[in-house]
Amino acid sequence: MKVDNISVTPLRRVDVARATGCNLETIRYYETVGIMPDPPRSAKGYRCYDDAHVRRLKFVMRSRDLGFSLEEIRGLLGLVDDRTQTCAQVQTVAESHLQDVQEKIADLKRIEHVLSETVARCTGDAAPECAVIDALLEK
Amino acid sequence: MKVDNISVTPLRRVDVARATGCNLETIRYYETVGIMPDPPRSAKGYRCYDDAHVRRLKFVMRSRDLGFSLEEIRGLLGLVDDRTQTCAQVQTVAESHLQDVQEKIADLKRIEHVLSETVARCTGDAAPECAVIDALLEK
DNA sequence: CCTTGAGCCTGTACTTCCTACAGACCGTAG
DNA sequence: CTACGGTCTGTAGGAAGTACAGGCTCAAGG
Repeated sequence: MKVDNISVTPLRRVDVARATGCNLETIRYYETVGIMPDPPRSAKGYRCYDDAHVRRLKFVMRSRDLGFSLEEIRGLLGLVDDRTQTCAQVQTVAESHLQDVQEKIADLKRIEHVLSETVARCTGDAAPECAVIDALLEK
Repeated sequence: MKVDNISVTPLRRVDVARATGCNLETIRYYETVGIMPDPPRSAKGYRCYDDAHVRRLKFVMRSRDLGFSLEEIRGLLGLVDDRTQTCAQVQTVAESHLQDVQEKIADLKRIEHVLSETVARCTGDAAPECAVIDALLEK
């Protein structure tokens, strides 16, 4: 189907999955929990997605990947959806999210430090003594 | 109950919980999934723990804290239980996990950069235009 | 035109890692 | 003796998906 110059063939669920790398079923799941909007349906009830859906889903996936909960993502998406909010309100929410991220980085760095240190102490021998195990047992 | 010089009063579940900071129910859960061994029981069926249980549970909690899955911990515990295994095997598990952690840190730093930059570009006005929202929509 | 295969629909069950309760029982201190 | 805190089992719920079953639809190839 063509309108003038651009194609308006709607995207199917599998197209969205391929475009984003998201699991097919997860797309439906996000719909049921309100993270993704209910898409328009074809005459036969098929979901019809467009590029906006794909962009939104990519955003959700990146955020999940970085450890945001669906609840937090809902908050972030709220900023996008409700454009009547003031810039100041948005700034406040974004700043608090920034703080979360920075805390997460700090936590992970602590973990990284412990892990890399103990791994480095490993002899790698066939010996039954192991720095990693000792560290985990003693701490 | 005393034997010579040391107390052998068995630890109850709540004692183990307090000694480790682990949730009461989680202790039982770890038993059912085979992470913790079935402890000996009293005449009336009460679980009787000792210091070895506490140490093992601390190991598990610390590992969880460092982001190891229960499956990975099962592997690590297997190596602890069977000390005939090589140190190299432990090293392999820990190294692969370390890599995961480092990747996560890199991802978070990327998002931190973007977030802090866009927050800084915010005017803080009561305007409906906002650098943060624009960034979220375009990424 | 018919068949085939890929994709769609819904609903529900399973997964991981817990956490919380319900209902019944026990053990000790006051 | 009774109250309180602890134990037992089994089961339910929650977060964030993942997988499958049974049935429908659509487009392409023969």
